[in-house]
Amino acid sequence: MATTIKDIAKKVGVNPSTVSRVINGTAAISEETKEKIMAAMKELDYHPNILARSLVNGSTFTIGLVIDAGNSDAYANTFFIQSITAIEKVTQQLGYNLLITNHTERETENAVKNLVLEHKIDGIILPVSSITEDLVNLLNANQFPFVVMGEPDQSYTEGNWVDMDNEGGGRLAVKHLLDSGYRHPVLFVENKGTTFEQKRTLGFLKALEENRIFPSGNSIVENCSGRDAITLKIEKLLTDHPETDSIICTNNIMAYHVLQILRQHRVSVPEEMGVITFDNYPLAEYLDPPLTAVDIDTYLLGEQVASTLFDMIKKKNRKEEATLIETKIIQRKSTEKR
Amino acid sequence: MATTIKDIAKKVGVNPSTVSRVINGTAAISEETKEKIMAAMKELDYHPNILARSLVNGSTFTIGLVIDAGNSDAYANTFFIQSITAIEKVTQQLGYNLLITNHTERETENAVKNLVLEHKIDGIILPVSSITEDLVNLLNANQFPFVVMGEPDQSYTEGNWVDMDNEGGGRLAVKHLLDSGYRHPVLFVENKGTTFEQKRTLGFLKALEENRIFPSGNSIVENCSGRDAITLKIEKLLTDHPETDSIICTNNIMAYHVLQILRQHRVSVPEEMGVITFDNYPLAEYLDPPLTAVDIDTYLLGEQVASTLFDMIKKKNRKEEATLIETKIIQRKSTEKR
DNA sequence: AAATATAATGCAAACGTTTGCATTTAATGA
DNA sequence: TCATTAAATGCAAACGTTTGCATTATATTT
Repeated sequence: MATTIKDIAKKVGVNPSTVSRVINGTAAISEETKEKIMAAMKELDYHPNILARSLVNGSTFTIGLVIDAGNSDAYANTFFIQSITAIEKVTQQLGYNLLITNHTERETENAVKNLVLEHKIDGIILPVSSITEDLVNLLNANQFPFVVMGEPDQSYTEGNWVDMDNEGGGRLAVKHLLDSGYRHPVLFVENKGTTFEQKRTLGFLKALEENRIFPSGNSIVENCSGRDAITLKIEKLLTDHPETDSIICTNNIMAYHVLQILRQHRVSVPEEMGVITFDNYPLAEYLDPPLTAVDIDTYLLGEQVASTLFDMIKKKNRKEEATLIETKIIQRKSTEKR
Repeated sequence: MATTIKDIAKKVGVNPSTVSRVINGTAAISEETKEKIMAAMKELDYHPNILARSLVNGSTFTIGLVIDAGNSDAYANTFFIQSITAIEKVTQQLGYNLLITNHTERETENAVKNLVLEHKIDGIILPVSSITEDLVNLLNANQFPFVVMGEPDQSYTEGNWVDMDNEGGGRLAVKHLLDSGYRHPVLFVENKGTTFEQKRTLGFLKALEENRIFPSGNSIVENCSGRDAITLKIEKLLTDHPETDSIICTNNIMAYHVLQILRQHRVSVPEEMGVITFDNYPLAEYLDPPLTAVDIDTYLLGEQVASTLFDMIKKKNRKEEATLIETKIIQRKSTEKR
């Protein structure tokens, strides 16, 4: 059996409560006994039993994190693990532990409910993809601290979410292309109806307007998913709008295809056509040419999420404003028009 | 306050212990009271307090997982998250939860010790990179269940580890090339001294021997890291050993470089040179040409790791043999000699 | 020196379960 | 009908902490 507070109390000849008090520094204890107790703790290699402690003060010093590895694309995971790392770091620094639960079709809601109702965690971080109105209601009813990763399209979560600034990212992509000497950018989208794509599109359009760019046709090319579809789009673009000199892709796979298709069509990148993508996936720098990307600091995002949660846990108050993480350009060869 | 066992005992007019017994099915209870109790639990929305339960029976129904997101390369993370997903699935199915801790330079050892000694977890999964002799000794001394992901090069962990079959993978790569009509494979290695590279090399050499292939020179090209180094290696290879018709790369980045360099040198893949890589990183299929890879089922690996741990937790016995996860070939165009 | 304030520690209940043992109730056997 | 057994439930301690209140020892004030 492991050493308990009683063991060391007995050894020193003192009451368990005294030991507890020196551990927590929660009352004045004479230097003398304090030292004796510390010595005994060392000698008997004492480690507090968190369970017992949690039971009495109702806090487990553990937070939950739901991850969505199943249905999101494999690429996002690379990012996500950086966020996890950051979340874990903050968590550990504050003396907490991190419990993870995978988001699965049916079970997430129950799993989360159990974690909450069985008192296993003090707070929870959820990806947008895993929240439901029921769940949010439950959490709110219990005044349970939670923060959402990604911007919810519903209104039932106010304030407590953190996301990358997709609109700003769209703006930034345009700005970078203009700064690099391109004049006629188009945006390739998949039209999946995802919030982030809509925001990126919005930023793109606003930036065009702000810079007084009025394209001859529609500057947004829709349904760019799959190699064949993209090939057709590009061919049409080259013939119908030969003035086009740069392409912004809303995701990486799209960008890889674009690069290959342009090479096949002997359109040189970055001279004749600049290409920039969202999300700085790991291999972007090894492509030919290396791809410029609009990136976010996923580590920072994780830090923000975690500290938002801990603010709520500590101060017991909701945040009023959401947090947006700024994007930045990772400049590589694919936009070096010069 | 949440409902407790006492609340429902009071409501039904029965002793708390009776309620506990129907929850756990640990004694004969009359149908009548059982029903009443169940009804009351429903009505009052009862959820057991895990902390209290854990405190008495000394089990937390939580296992730990150390992840090594910091110093390993970003690419490995994509794999790792699949393993995590699998581990989490097994964990959840058995009614356990998963606690994660990031591996950091100095702190891992202490973090793990605390988790163990403070009774937060019932068992732990560790990547090879995070184990130290001290830690293993501690775990063994406490008879604490643990399993290692990856093969330790030291001897202090016997049996309780799971890894991919790197040697088998090396063999498999050669076999695949021969089956595809190639005759003179060479192996590109980085020489980082990692166990997995050594094993892959070993498998490669054994396969050559088994197939009675006796290359004119050394069939292993060392120090293939960085684009420039690889360029030189390839040029030398093309002049000194023009019979070479296929290259096996021990990692992905290397393979991307090889592909680009071969294109620059107008060596056609797969016709004049087959290329195969270890680890099926996400973008391999979008490369030009798509890259054949020796892959492992990382999900399966996770499952194996988790179930090995739970075997230990349940049966309290160490395993005697390590587990190797078989590799398989993901056939793509880069080795279609035809 | 007595009275009072302060510092240091002890006592016991509480957190929500589980469980060995004791007790009650019902069923069975002679 | 009484003794015996089995089934159902109650009692209370235990798990290892924390904490409000009570008590003792020490220091300060008058």
